[in-house]
Parts: sequence; C-alpha cells; structure tokens
Amino acid sequence: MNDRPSLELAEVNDTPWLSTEQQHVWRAFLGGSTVLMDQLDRDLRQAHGLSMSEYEILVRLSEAPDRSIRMAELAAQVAHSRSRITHTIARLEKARMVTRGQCSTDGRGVTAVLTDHGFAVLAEAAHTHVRGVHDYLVANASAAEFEALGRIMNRITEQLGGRSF
Amino acid sequence: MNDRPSLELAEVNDTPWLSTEQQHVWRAFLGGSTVLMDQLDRDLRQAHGLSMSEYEILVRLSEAPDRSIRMAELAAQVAHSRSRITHTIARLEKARMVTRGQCSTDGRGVTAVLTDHGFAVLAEAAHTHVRGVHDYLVANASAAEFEALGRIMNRITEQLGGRSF
DNA sequence: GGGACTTGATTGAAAGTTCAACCATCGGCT
DNA sequence: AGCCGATGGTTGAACTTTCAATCAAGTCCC
Repeated sequence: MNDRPSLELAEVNDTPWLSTEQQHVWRAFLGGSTVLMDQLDRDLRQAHGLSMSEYEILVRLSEAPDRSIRMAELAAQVAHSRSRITHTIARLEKARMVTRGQCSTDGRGVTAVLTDHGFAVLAEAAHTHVRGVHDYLVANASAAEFEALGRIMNRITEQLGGRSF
Repeated sequence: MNDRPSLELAEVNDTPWLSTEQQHVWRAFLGGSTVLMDQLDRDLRQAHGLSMSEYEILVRLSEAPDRSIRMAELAAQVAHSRSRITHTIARLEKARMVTRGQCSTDGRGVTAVLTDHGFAVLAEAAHTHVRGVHDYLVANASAAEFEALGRIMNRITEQLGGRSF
C-alpha cells in the first residue's frame, strides 16, 4: 500500500545514533581506558622493564600447570593473534623469562614455559601492577559500580569472545 | 617501644592484593575492552579503511570551529603523544582527509584541518562506528550499569588525566 | 593408504607506535 | 635588547603489531 523501500533496506540504512549522554559515557570509556592502560604500562616498564602484554603472558603462564601453556591457548587467553604471541614469546625467550617446549600429544604443538627467572621477575612486577589496578581503578569505583563494570565487560567478552584470529 | 621498620617502610612494602572477585572483574575489563576495541577497529578498517585512532581524530576535527585544531590540543583530546599525532596526521594528509595550516597567533603552532573529503569519509564511517558502539557496548548494559561505567571512567580520567606526554 | 582440508606455529615485510634528539618560537626576567 | 627555560612540533631510528604467505602435522573420508 506504499512505495517506500523494503523493510530490509530501511533497517540497513537506519543507524541508531547515540544520545548525548551515551556519547559522553562512550568518550569517557575511550579516554579512561586509554589513560588507564598507558599508566599501568608505563609503571610496569619503568619499574621492571615489562610491557602490559608481556606481563599478562607471564601471569597466565605462572598460573598454568607446569607453568606452561600452548601458544594457541595463550593467544586465546590474552586475546592476541597467534603471530603476536610468537613474536612476544621470542622476546621473552631472549630475556630468559620463558623457554619453548615441544608438546607431547601434538607434533605441531609448541608450549611456552615460564622459567624461574621469569617467575621471579613476575613476582616483583605483580606488586607494581596490583597497586596500579587498585589505585587507578578499584579506588575509583564503589562496590556496586565495580560489579556493574564486571557484568558489562563479561557480556561484551561473551558476545565478541573467541574471535577472528 | 618496638623495633619494627618505620611506618613509611611498612607502607611501601605492603601491597594490597586484589580479592578473587576483583581479579575477575579486572580480567573481564582487560579482555572485554581488548575485544571491543579490536572489533570496532576491524569494522572501521574493513568498511572504510580507517583505524580507530584515525577515526577519533577526524571526529574531533569535525566538531571543532573551522574544523581545525592545533596539534598539541588534538593530542590532548585523544590522549596520544605529540609524535603519534604528527605521524597520524601525516598519513591522513597523504589520504587527503586533512591539511596542515599555520596557526595565526603562534608561530610554532600547526593546525590540522579537516577537508571536505575527510568529512565525507567520516560521515560514512560514523554509521559503522556508532552501530558498533551500540551493539557491542550499549546493548550489553542496563541504563544503571551504563551510568556506573561513565562515572568510573570519568574518575579515572580525572585522576590520570592530562599526563606525561 | 592417500588426497583434501583444517589447525598450529613461524616468518619476513609493511604499517604503526614509541623514544630520544632536535630546532624554532614563545614568555619571562634582568 | 638578550638570555634562558619551557612549549610546539617534527624527524628518524628502534621497537611492536599486523598481515599475508608458508610449512608441518593433524583429521576426515573414500
């Protein structure tokens, strides 16, 4: 009874713009997470010569059985590309914090293994990092707000989760 | 009346570890913001050949008087280093989305100016970006949760705000 | 067994970011 | 005016991340 575009086309064209308040929150998120990550990264670098991504990898390794994880699994845990993990592990290996091992059950598999030295560095760095997370993030949120943050981020991870690498 | 270390030293040593729940939230934040940013970046790249940081810069320029902002001010707004802004603007200039102008009031000043072409690209890209922010973030939060997010991130920005570049 | 296809990991080059050094200009001070 | 420290911006090299290509080993299926 009318000649406007088909419903499908209408939906495709129709972008739901953000309200002013939503824009403000989004920009706060963008800016806030940038400065937060930069600060944590800088703290770690200055005090221990580690980047955030190197730190994250060491943490995961330290928690794993035998302090070792396969490359692909590591990539999934920290949400980085395989290639990036390969390069980063190469650097950490050069710094003697990690060694590579062959995976017993899969000929293709390579495992990254945390060395004692790597563990020692991590143990030091953890103080810096945890203090940062506390001072910059936890201290800036009420308990309820903090829980809300957790819920939101979990849903996002669930939705976009194991993606595209 | 006792011989333990001075209060100052005690405080320095005493790292307040995170509770298990706090750790979970922190990791959710880390993972969630990573996949969120990656997804928004990928969407923008695929559809319009723009990175998130290029997009952010174009947005700021489009909102400024004369569609132009000085380099340092731009750096402050998007929380990037001056050097990074110089390089990014150089790329955008090569793509004819931005031109450089001399600042009238300050001989050192250089302003980035959005071209009509830059504005046109931005106008297209905005659809993709806004849809992403909506679908990946806004849709994953209740109104109350979203507001909490805003408050937290604003406090962080306030605390770590104009920093160290 | 032997394709065909998928997955795990690496590689090297291109693209982007950081870092330190640099030059020019501004602003204050004497 | 002339000096001095701070600010604005650029540069090039070092470093990190991405991207596409490659290779090896697993899986499926006939």
